[in-house]
Amino acid sequence: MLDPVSRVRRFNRAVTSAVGALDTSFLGRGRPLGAARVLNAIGHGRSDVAEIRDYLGLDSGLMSRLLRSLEDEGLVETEAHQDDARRRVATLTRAGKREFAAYEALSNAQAEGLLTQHSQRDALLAAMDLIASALTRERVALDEMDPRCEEARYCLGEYYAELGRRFSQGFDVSLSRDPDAKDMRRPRGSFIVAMSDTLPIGCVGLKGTDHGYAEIKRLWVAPAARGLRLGRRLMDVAESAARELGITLLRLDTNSALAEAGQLYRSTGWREIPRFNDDPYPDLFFEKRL
Amino acid sequence: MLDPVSRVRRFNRAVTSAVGALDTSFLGRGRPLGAARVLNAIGHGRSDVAEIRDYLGLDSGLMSRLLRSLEDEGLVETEAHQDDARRRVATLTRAGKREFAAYEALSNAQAEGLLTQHSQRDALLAAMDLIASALTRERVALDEMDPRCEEARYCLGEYYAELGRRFSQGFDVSLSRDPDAKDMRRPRGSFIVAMSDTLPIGCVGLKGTDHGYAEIKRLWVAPAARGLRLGRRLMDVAESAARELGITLLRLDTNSALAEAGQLYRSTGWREIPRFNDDPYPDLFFEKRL
DNA sequence: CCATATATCTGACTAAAGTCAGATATCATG
DNA sequence: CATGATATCTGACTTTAGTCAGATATATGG
Repeated sequence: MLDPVSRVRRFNRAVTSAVGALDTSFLGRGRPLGAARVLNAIGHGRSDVAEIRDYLGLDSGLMSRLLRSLEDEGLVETEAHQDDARRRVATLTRAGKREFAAYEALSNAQAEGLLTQHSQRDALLAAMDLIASALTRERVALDEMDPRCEEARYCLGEYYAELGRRFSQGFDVSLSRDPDAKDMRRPRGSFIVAMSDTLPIGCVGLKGTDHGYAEIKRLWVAPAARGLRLGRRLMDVAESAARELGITLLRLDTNSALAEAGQLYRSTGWREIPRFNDDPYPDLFFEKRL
Repeated sequence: MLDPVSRVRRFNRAVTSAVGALDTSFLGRGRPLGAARVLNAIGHGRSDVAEIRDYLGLDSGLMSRLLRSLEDEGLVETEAHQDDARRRVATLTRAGKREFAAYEALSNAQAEGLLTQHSQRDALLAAMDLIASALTRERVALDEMDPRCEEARYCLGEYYAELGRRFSQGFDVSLSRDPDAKDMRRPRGSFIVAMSDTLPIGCVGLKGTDHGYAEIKRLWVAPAARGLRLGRRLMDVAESAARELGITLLRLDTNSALAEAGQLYRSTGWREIPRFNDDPYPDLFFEKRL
């Protein structure tokens, strides 16, 4: 009853019935689930028929028929792909958009219902983030992004907030040597964001120069995604990017209050070196030759 | 992308595919899901056919046919109910028990797989407990139990552990006035455990006397179940039990470090009174007339 | 242009799930 | 013991999902 496996299975049961309830509410719109899923996939921006088929794991015959039924309802239109007339592209009609909005409203209502009945929203959301990250760990995408895009700024905001909590003296970005966004974009450097589905859960910056030297900055993993070895994966990608850019020497600074980070660096070939800058926050310095 | 509703929906998507994977592994045993569900319901102790039908939400015709197919496979036997020959009672044959064990093994393997790929098991389990409690809040059962049963002892153990964490001087049960189990059982008192599915998530003791006076002891709500107003519900049940037992005066002691508890008492008609015992831990004392 | 590969569609099929209207046996009650 | 209620079963049916073998149209590389 109280062993870990039982607890996981209790969670499974609880969640299965909640998920089933959402499916049932979808059926309330008078359309089989298969067709509703295709409609929603299109609504969420998947227009290529092959892509939808792949995403939903459908047989081509079944997919074709489901699309036809949505067309008969006047919710979807298909046309040949611009570059390849064998492929088809599906779009929602005006009525289709309304219907999609109705499904969205159902999903949102279910999500809100879950949240409003709980007086500790933040704890509940944190728990959901943690579990979603654990369940989708295989599908985390490490994408190079502009350090000024929304996802990157979200990560940096969370990173600064965490430093504020973990440094006894707090953390003020303006006192730190904030890297110029230009230095963390090709061709000088890089900025990598780890995305789990639609949620950014980690980042790392490679702040380059034009003479084969770069620094690793802003390595952050969301609390919900810790324990998944994401820090290591981010560092691997950053190092690959550095190699691609012809960088031969990498350095980074960190603080001994961030114990996990120090451990990660030490176990992945970084060597501790003396202080190489006068930033007030770091007290540990590392270097790695590529 | 980062608003609460999106985070809940990301969680839903992650969990839906995990749940689907378990269903698929169940299909691997060569039996449609409907029949597998019935077999598992029986294995988990639901023998009454009507009860299974209700639990799985099946039509009586469908249920009948699924049972028949399990009988044909030699996994299940049915017989008339002892007290009411219209009802049928299903039991697993020896082969049925083996087959059920195989399904259990699949479920356990899935649960273990989830745990072992995560290096922060405890955090993951705590998150699962929290979410399972939130999702099943409507189905929490507040049952009167013997204070020495497994569930009660689990609650008390967690309660003591939490006091140890929250009191700056720690907590040692032997220094506290540990109520005799006899005083928390009918006819003198009562002990109530909140069960969410198979997991105890809260408790409260009513330590009675034989002269219309009782004390509330050991009010505890699992961290995972906080925010669901369970403390209030436990207190309501304890008060009802007290009324049934003819108790007219209730008292309790608590510690100001347990702020939520103090707030709960104040908002539900309890009145602060001077110290009425010499237990070293409490520093706040309340009374309520019924 | 030809051969081959690819994307979708169509027709013919099966399996699973679910619905519904009785039939049958048993129970509770006056 | 007659009556109506209840639990299950049976037969006849529908819907949904999924499979599979071609048919059709288009793309690609020689």
